[in-house]
Amino acid sequence: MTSIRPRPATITDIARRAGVSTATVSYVLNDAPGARIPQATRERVRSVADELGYVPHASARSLRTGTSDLVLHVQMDVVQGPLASRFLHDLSHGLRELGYTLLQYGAERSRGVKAARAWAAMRPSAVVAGDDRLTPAGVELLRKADIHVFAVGTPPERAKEMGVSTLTMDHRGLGALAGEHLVGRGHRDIAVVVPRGDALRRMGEQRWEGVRSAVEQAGTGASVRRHEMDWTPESAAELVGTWGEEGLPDGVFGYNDEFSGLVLGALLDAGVRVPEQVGLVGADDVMLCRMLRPRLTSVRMGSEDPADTARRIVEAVRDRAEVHLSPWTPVLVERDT
Amino acid sequence: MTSIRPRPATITDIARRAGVSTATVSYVLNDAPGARIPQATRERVRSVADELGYVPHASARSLRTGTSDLVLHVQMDVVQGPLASRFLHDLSHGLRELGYTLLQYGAERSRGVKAARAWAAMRPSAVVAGDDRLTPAGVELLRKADIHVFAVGTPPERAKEMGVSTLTMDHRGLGALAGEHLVGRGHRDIAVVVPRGDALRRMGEQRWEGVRSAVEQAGTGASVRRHEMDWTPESAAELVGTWGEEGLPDGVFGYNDEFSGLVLGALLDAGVRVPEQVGLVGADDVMLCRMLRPRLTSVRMGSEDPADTARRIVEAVRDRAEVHLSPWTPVLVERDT
DNA sequence: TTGACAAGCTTAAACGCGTAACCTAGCTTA
DNA sequence: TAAGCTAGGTTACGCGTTTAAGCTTGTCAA
Repeated sequence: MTSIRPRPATITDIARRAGVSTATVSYVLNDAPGARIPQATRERVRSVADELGYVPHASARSLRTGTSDLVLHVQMDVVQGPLASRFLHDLSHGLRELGYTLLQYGAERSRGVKAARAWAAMRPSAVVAGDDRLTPAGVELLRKADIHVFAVGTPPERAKEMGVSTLTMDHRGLGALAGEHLVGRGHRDIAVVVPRGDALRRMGEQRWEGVRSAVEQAGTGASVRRHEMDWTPESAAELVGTWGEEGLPDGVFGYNDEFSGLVLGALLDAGVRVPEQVGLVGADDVMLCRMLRPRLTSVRMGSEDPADTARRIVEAVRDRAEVHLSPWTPVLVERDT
Repeated sequence: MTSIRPRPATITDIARRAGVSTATVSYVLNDAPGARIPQATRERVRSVADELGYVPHASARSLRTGTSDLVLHVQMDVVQGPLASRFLHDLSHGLRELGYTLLQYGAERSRGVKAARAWAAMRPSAVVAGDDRLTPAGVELLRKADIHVFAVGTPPERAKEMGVSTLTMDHRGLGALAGEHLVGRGHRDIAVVVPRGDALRRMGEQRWEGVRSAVEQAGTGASVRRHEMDWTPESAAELVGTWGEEGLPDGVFGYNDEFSGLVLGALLDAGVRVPEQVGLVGADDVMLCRMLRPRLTSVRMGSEDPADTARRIVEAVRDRAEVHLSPWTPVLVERDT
């Protein structure tokens, strides 16, 4: 029987070649507890498996056992910064240690039930998806398929309503840290940049809320204002132009480093001296902060033990328990601005 | 029979409920050509499927058909820039249109046979992986499993040797474009930054090679030199310090925008006027270029029709044909430096 | 010596879900 | 009456896991 297409070796092939049954092969290769198979047979099976380059068929196995080692991570629309990349990397590693495989399911912009169907087709153990991709109906569909849902960036009420676990960053705390820093440095007229557009809106609002409350609670009589901006140099220039009319703030929280970089450029173009006239704080602490002159002060999320996060995710999935993780704490990184 | 865990609906459930056989359900839900099933039955089956929230079991299907709609993309170690992100996004979309699912297999730093086994376990149609992850033995294992391999960034000789398809960027051409630009602007002592460390070495070498040959072919008698640098502000400062002793170049190709940003910062710190004393060209044309002052001139890869790339990938996979794709062309974006 | 029984090793067979080649019962048409 | 169509049904996979059931040997009591 000559097959045109190469066919990966199966346990049947191994069994035939080693002169045993497929059951024996399965026992040997899985080190099944309770199976009493003599060393000689074990070695024979293993050597045949090596010889044939046997690789177990992950979906056949999961079809039979009814379990899945897959965790699906649905990428966000937003281009991932190094922070998110690193977290994903760590998470993936942590999950692998625990026997799970993290796969990123990219690009599909669909949401709700349609997206949920696509994810469910793969029968993963869990789905980690941005809040913006989830709808109650979609979540319901996933629940019916016994797939654990982690919503990223979902506020507690919404999570409770849908009955999903969450993985969130304390954007409010991050903003608050920036606000405290600005007030502490003596700034009394603080502007906060909030990105326009849906993708970053919620995070922008939370960070704004954080700055605002921190400034108000400082009790120094400092004022805070809120400005929307697109992620373009033109929008930054326009914003700075507005300040020329309304009066220049003396402290700015630029939402993140990238927005802050644009704001800094526009400020310099307008002849504003930074930090003498305006203090500026970014967020994420990316390398960009150390490329700009003056160097950008930034707040970032310091990630806690990622292995522990992976463990807690796996536990929640196994126990079918709702958890709410927020494995980061805000940190200030002070530089020139 | 009460099951504790929710169990996703299967075609058997639908069949029972609709009073037909599983075969009929399968025919209806797949719109199988040649199946003669009356409209009434079709509608009944479909409505039951909807009612039960049926989602086909992707791996059961692929187990039966022996085909896979999976394309595995193995993420690179390097943090992905927006260019790579965008390409992946487009590719994923293009493949989906053609009935394939692109999954990103992240984080595992393993390579060679061990990595290949992990990929092969999922029985994808194709694997797209960085050249650094592939070894001849690993490729051989994948070939035995009838999995098409796309090596990213592999030079032709190596690709031929391993018998894999390739997906490459013309880094040499990118460097050449930068070199031509620098020479065209009258620079005669050109420095090229090459990243230290294995991750970016090959790209660095290719870009360097491109700049060098372009400068030499210009026939203006300009000289080129090559400098290694780490991706840290300290390393940039050290490099600029070296230039203080050896003599300042009048043109610099900074490998990419991020390295260039660090070099620019170090130059400004050293009191060097840019671009008056030193011209600087980055690569990738990321937003950073427009944040820096002076604004950074950059070369980037303009991507050609991503849908077409997806189509060519799928064709190669279906025909089991080796292809060598390089769907980008270098473009110059001129700014202040 | 023989039968009973256990221990040790191995296997047949069912199963999970979905597909597809092949079969069938009833009816219509030439 | 034979052939053909309609509307399905039966059944055999694909691959790996697992339960229950074999088959040897060896041990021991009668």
